Amino acid sequence: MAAATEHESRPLRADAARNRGRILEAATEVFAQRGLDATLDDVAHHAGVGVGTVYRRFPNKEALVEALFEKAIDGVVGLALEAATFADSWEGLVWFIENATQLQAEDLGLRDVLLHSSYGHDRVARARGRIEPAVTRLVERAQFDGHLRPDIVQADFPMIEMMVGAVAEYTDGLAPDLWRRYLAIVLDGMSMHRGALSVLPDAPSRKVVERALTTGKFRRC
Amino acid sequence: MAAATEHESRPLRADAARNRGRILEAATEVFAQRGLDATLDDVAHHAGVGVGTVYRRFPNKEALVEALFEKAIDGVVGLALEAATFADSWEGLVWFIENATQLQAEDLGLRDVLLHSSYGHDRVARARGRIEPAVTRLVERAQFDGHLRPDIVQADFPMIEMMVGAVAEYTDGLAPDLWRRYLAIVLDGMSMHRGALSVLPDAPSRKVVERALTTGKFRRC
DNA sequence: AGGTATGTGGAGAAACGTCCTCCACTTTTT
DNA sequence: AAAAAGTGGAGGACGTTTCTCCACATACCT
Repeated sequence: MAAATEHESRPLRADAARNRGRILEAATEVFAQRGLDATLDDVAHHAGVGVGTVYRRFPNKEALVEALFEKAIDGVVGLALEAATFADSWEGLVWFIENATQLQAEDLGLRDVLLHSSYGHDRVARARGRIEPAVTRLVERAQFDGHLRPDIVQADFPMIEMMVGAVAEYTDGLAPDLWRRYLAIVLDGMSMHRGALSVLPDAPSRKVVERALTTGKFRRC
Repeated sequence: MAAATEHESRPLRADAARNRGRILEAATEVFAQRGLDATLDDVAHHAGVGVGTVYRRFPNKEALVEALFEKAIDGVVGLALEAATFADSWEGLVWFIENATQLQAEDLGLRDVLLHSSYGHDRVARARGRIEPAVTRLVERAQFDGHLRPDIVQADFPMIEMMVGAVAEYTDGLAPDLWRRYLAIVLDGMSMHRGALSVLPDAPSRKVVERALTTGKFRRC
């Protein structure tokens, strides 16, 4: 609850505290929408304060990012732990990967922290260390129960999250749920219940595909 | 065969022609390996010439990129047309998507042109216009033949290429064929032959996953 | 109300990276 | 040997991003 970067000094002045809150709020929004390459100037502007104010509160961008994404990263760990408690192992697995992907899809900043960023490496590594065993257990149970094909492995899950998350990244703002369609296809490919096809979410229109692949969130080049 | 940017002027001096060739060669390599955000300075250095020489031959980066990727883009069109001639519609579809993804996997520059770049938009759009009908026909045939699930649509193919290509992008240089595993899973999810599981290429080790997701080709942030 | 500690804004310095130009010099061609 | 063509790479122009600095504003205490 206490400020991450304000060790234990005297309390902030009222207006300063208010501004600090605004900054965090703005940062959450801006990073979620535009990813970690948004500028602290952007954040400051969005918060209605000057850049100087941001830098007074957080020594640099990394500090702000770490302060913000600590909770978000732990959220992913929480999903894995909760999924492990499901009675139906297949449902647990599906629930986990759907929700984990959704977090990334809703928050480009989180996706950046997890996949691209140099910030918060240790924290992410520790999170992965806690996620892995939970997922491994789920995978083994789901295979034992005859739900999950036996040639799938724990390590596939982060890859699939990344891969399906890429759809979300490209279609962000255009078709924000399209990734669910491709996740459904992938899950059908991993399932042992090969009789029934699951119902796929709506297909993209040609227009969405075209715009996703040409305009969509280039974010580089 | 004739130079794209040298309309019909007098022939180049022998050394100049040699250098032009070296530049194209170097550009192919550099862009394939590092994507379109490689610098023309990089290309020049790789070719063993000065930047000035590159700019004497190609008015700017875009011209060089277009000159380079014209053939590559047509290559994708060629795949689609060839796939349409397969006797077995499912095999044609699989062959197409495997090869199309491989082209992207082997050439980050091509992937950039197709997905991210502002360069060569028109050319790419025209290529898509020729690919689409061929794939649509394949999709319809494969569904008619009972190979492809009926809720799949032509527009899914570019998305899947992009998505699986993301795996290739992340694991490039680490596990350059890992994308085939995830493509296989996706194809199993799209197939109507739900009895037999296809044989998946080897799973990634934990180490590969970790490095792919943290180090791998950040290319931003 | 007045004095002091605290906080603010935002111009701009510093560092970096990319694209591209320019011209003294070299090499080829005639 | 003169003319024509080509070269290299320093550096200009531009853009972006991070972060600093300090005259000024605001809150808090007595």
